[in-house]
Amino acid sequence: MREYYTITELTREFGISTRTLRFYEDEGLIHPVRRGRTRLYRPSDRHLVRQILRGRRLGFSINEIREIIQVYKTPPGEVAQLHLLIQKIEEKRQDLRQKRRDLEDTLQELDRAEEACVERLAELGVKT
Amino acid sequence: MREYYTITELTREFGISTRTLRFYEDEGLIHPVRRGRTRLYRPSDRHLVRQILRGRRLGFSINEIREIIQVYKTPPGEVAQLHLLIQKIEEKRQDLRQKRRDLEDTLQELDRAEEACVERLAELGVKT
DNA sequence: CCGCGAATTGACTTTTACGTAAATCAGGTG
DNA sequence: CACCTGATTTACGTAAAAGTCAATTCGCGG
Repeated sequence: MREYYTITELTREFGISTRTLRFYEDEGLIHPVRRGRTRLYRPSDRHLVRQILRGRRLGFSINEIREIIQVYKTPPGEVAQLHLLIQKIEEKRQDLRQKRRDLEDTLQELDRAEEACVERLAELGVKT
Repeated sequence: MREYYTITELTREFGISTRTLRFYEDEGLIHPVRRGRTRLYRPSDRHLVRQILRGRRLGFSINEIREIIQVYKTPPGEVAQLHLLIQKIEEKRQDLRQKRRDLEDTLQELDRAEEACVERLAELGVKT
């Protein structure tokens, strides 16, 4: 496990631009340390980026991603806050479950569409 | 099964605005029929809207949704086109499978976060 | 036949998530 | 030191996906 990654290392690894990483920092999603003015990303920062990009691929907005990230952080000490956090987690879970339903439905429709194609090919006398 | 829905019926059913429906029409995603200048949505249009919104929730862009919708249509007659379509379907499936991985990973992280909360509550002597 | 609310059209605005360009700076190398 | 490469900052630009507003215009209920 390396101690630090440079910004360009991460851009290459994740296929994103430096602008994007700085943007996420401006948005308070990541907080790389500095050596001089240069950003250094720790493994934990790198992991955060991975989580951010997962959220992005799932169609979450920056604000939604921010909320999801916040629940990953070490839980607060106060009981009330902990209950709030658990509630928030359940919310996000519902959201993801909806997406999962959407996903499965779409996959099924794709299956049906492919079947139709295969049938049509069969009609045309093409061996699959 | 009703024959036609008005635009406001659909906005209420799906919780979207008329502007959104008109936008999807401008983008060529749906083609409601007209009585005079008034739009009338058939059940098939309604189903298309449902599919569009599923795509939207999954973070697909309008263009991506357009592509997905196109594969649902009755398959073309030419063999070459059919093979192209099948290829396209496989592409979309890959995309959805990636999203599914992202989704499951995120759900797992949420589980871990919740566990941490519950543990923390236990430490504080709160019964769950 | 007339009025009024629902629908349409078109133009402009907004928000999000970055892209892009220009100027500056830091640091390692010959 | 002069140079070059990479990083940073600042500021403006922009594409996508609608929202909003104003000006019509149907169409049907009385």
